[in-house]
Amino acid sequence: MAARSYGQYCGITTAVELIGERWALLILRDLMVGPRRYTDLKVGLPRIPTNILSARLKELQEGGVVRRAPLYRTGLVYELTEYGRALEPIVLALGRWGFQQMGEPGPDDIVTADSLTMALRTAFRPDAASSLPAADYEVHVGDVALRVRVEGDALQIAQIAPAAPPVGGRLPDGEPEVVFAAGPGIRLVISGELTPAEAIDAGVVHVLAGEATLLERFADTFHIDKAGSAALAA
Amino acid sequence: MAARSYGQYCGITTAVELIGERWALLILRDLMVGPRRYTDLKVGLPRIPTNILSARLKELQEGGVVRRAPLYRTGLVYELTEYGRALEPIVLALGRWGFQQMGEPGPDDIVTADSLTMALRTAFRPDAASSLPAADYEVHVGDVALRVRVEGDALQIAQIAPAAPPVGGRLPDGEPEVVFAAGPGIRLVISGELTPAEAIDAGVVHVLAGEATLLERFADTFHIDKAGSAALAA
DNA sequence: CCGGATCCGAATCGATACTG
DNA sequence: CAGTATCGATTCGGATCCGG
Repeated sequence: MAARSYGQYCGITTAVELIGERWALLILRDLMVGPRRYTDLKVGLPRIPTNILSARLKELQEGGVVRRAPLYRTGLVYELTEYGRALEPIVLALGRWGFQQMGEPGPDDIVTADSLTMALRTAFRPDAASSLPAADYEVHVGDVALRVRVEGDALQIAQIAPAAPPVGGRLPDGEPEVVFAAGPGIRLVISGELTPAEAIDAGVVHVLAGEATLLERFADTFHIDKAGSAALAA
Repeated sequence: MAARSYGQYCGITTAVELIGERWALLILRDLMVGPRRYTDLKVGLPRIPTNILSARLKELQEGGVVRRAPLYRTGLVYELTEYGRALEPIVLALGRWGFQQMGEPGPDDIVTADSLTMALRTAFRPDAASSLPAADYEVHVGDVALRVRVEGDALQIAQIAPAAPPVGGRLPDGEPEVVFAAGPGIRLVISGELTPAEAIDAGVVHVLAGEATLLERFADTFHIDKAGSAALAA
């Protein structure tokens, strides 16, 4: 394992040695949504070989980033340590940065519940949200469905489908104010290249129920602009 | 190269595909100090195989993170694009995060001019600095020597030794107010585990010239505390 | 010296199968 | 559910070589 060392005494190097291996940051991305079982991670990262998943989880535990915890009577989840949670603003900022270079999805690219949850978190603008009324959305992308509630500067996301993990967030009471389905083109709404109205016209977004005008509020609340990658909230 | 794709349509995934390969982030770290020639990078990353350095530079160019630029009449430097520079606050935050898990250096670990420059940038606290008088330090670690000037909330670092790169920062005029040499234990001063006075007593820091009391100001200006990884300045 | 390209053994990764 | 085991495919590391 010393063979993977970069041979430099430096904080950046240390960080890369801790979380720079292939797949590690994506495992952490999913754990930032909540504690996950081994199998949850495997489902959320369909292309990861299981031996790699095992190896990464072991390394991340040794690095103090991830911890195993019991779930119910028998059962087991992986969760971030406090040190691991400190990575969250960094990963969110990285997501904003990467967002700008996203093109069209490849033919085999998928969107998972956890990746979409984190994508919404990267795009969330607390400042904008706090000056807007509370809102309650239901978002569908592919077969992923999320319940997204914004209140003041707080964002709460619960996974409706596919089958929510046992430790997922609790569903808000009541009905969403708007339900909409989107394809990859939702990216253009987040980036501001399309207004919600244009996105509906272009067939990128379909309103399934509720008030279409609420999409304006959604677009104001979730937005990543060109310079957006620099800001990193604590 | 599509084989390296993670198969997910997500900003974080895109970011990791752009800069997540082995050595990539360390190349970027050095480029954040300034434009560098191929050979500068090779010297600053002694353990990188040259074919990997070539491959990474090519990939980073394709990703729009790095660009080649002419230097003088004949000659060539690699430099960050604007998009690549947007990574800087993220890399600095990552350095703060990794700093906390740094232990003692391994027997073959080295400190380079660029890694030390970036380490000081990660530890720099503009808020603290702006309420302190300006200061002019000369820092030696191993055979690396840096001239470090703090004025208000601005930090300027020039590399004195080893031989400054052709495009390095300009040396400030005048004499440094204090010259000191440090070993790896300087980390304990940055983390606050040792006061400068204790560090001098412990032989971790040697004052070669000037006022030893200025090290107090240095320790106030350059500091990473346990919760420090969260804050990310633009 | 600069800026790589080439070659090859070692280590890692990916895909699949299998197990307590 | 939570992983190991195996094995071919890739990538990495180390060294050498080469054209300007």
